[in-house]
Amino acid sequence: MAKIKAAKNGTKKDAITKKAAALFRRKGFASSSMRELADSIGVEASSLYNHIGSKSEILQSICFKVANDFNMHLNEVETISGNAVSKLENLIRFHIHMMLDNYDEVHVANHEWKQLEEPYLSNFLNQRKIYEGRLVEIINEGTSTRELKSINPHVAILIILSAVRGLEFWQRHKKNVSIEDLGNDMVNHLLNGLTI
Amino acid sequence: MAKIKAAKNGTKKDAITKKAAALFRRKGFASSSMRELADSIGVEASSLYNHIGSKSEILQSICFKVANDFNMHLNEVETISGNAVSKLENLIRFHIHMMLDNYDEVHVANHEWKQLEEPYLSNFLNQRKIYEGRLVEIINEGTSTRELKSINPHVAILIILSAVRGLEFWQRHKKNVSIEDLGNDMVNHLLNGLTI
DNA sequence: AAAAAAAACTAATAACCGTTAGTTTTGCAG
DNA sequence: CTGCAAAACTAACGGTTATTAGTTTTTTTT
Repeated sequence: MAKIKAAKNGTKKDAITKKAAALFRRKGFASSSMRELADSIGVEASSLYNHIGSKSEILQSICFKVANDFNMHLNEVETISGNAVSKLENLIRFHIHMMLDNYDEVHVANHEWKQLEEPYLSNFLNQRKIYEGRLVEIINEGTSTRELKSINPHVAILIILSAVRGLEFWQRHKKNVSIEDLGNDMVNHLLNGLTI
Repeated sequence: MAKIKAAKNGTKKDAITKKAAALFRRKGFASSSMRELADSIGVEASSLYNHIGSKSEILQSICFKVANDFNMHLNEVETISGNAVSKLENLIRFHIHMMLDNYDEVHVANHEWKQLEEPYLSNFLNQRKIYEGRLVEIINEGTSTRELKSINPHVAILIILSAVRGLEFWQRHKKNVSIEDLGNDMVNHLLNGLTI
């Protein structure tokens, strides 16, 4: 009769959610069964229901935790710093850190949000739309102060967000490059371009 | 007793695969049932098995068709054109076209390849690794001729590939921007950067 | 028109799914 | 040590899944 181990400063629900993020990231939400999740914890599937409400609820926890982290950081960026370029640089580096430090959760939020049920699906999509809108505003700010080229701001944030999301494929070569170098290269490429 | 309609120059299997790509894109492979697929065609689920071998086989068809299209185009690019920058521009524009013209198939290949069974999974990943390696070689070529900055070539192609993949989220605003403008903006941002 | 082949159908299978009910075990407070 | 609550267990539920077998209908070929 195994037991679910909670990390310190964390509930057993948190421990389940963490294991679930790893499983959902590897196999996808729909292809992961509660029995598999229970196995990876060392417990029977029905035991999970002493701590969580449903399989869906786990996905919701993961997705909205990630969304919240990004929103909180954007709040800080908007109040604290100065010009648009430094804001963008700050954001790019934060996205890189989130991707590397919370790999499973960010990956699941990016890929499995489609499996959310209403009204959570609409809520999630709405939050992301608002987040992107705030980033577009930073781009517009930068073009009006002539820091940035006159470019379609939606295309610009699409490129930036997609590029940092692409870090989910980075694992393979991460041996050779430090996180600082990675951040520098990405900021440099995304802001200054590839050509000389 | 409805019938499966094949497009001209196409088999009934192709027609099923096309409908499957649309369904898998909307709901994900694992969350799509053969009964749903059959419904969307107007036929019973068991009837599909007169034309296809299995659900997995459909996913294989989609993924490897897309991979093959990209490989074929890269073959052309490597033989025909001149400097590295024009090759990259050519590739970026092709990726944009593929994404917008074969939206469902490219989306499924990008998102659902994880659900491939062995040995198809390994085969697919290997093909993608080789494809990326050839792109890295183009970047290296560009830096050695001093067309491009000295940058980690893996980071560069990660950014470029991720940015074009991000076009799957483009649908929403595509009303305002022509495909040529979109291509120009992306090529300009990815090659020349965002800052003035 | 008859025969053959292709492609649809109905019905069923065994496996697996999330989840619940009821029971037993565990760990802690008195 | 006793009692109680938390959390584990076993067993089962109704539902869905991909797929198969066997049959009937439709289309093509002779």
